[in-house]
Amino acid sequence: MKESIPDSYHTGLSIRGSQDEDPPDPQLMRLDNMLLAEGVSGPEKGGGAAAVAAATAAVGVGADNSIEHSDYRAKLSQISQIYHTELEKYEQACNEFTTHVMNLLREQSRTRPISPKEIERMVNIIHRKFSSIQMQLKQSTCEAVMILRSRFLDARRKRRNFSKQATEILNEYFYSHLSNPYPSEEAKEELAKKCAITLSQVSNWFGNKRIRYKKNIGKFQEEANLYAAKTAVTATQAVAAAVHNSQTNSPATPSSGTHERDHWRDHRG
DNA sequence: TTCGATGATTTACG
DNA sequence: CGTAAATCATCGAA
Repeated sequence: MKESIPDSYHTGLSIRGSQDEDPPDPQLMRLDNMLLAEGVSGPEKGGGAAAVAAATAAVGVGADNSIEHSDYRAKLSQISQIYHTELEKYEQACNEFTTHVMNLLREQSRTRPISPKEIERMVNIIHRKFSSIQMQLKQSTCEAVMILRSRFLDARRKRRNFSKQATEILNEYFYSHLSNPYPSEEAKEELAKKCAITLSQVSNWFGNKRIRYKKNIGKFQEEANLYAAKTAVTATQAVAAAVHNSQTNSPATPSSGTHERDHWRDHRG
């Protein structure tokens, strides 16, 4: 069961359709402002995708997770698209209905005198009705945006697995310093920067990695050999480059010698 | 839905 | 403070 945010769009029209129309309507203004600020609505054309991106950037501000960003952006864009589609539909329907009514009135005018005033009144009523519908659409969209926003905000509290590349970098460091996998503060910062995660995340990762590696070395041997081989390649290349006179000495197999007997029992600061 | 992997948090130690 | 160890909470794949 995946619950997205499909509901609360084109839903019923029975939420109050009266009492709020002509006056400055602070409520409507608020909705409009929010939709505008969020990138939905706005200078129409193109669905305001750029505006969506800008709003997303404004929301995401301090975060460093680009995955959630794109997620949020995609959903917001979807909302925006639906909003514009519906809005256009309503407008079209309004026009069609208006012309239809006009035609009816015109036909009736042959058997009954109809004043321009009456026609105008009719059109006004129709427009009012549709504008009220549009406001409901705005409200629904606003609601959806708020739901999305709240979900985005508290989604940041939830755990996110690191990217494949990040774990790659971390593992590379870990296994190439297997004899003493305690990166210094600077090294941590470097890793954090490379992996696009925070310093404490790096510390957490190494803490978890150390304890879990030690707890079940067998489970990690494959991984260890993999990264050992990986670094061995670069190391071999470096050596080969330095020693431009290779030896006929066959280097003992990639040595599955992953036997660090004493597992960093003590550490120094 | 289950279950292992995994990031985060808590607790205890020096 | 940083860390070890246990534990929690979520993810992601079978």
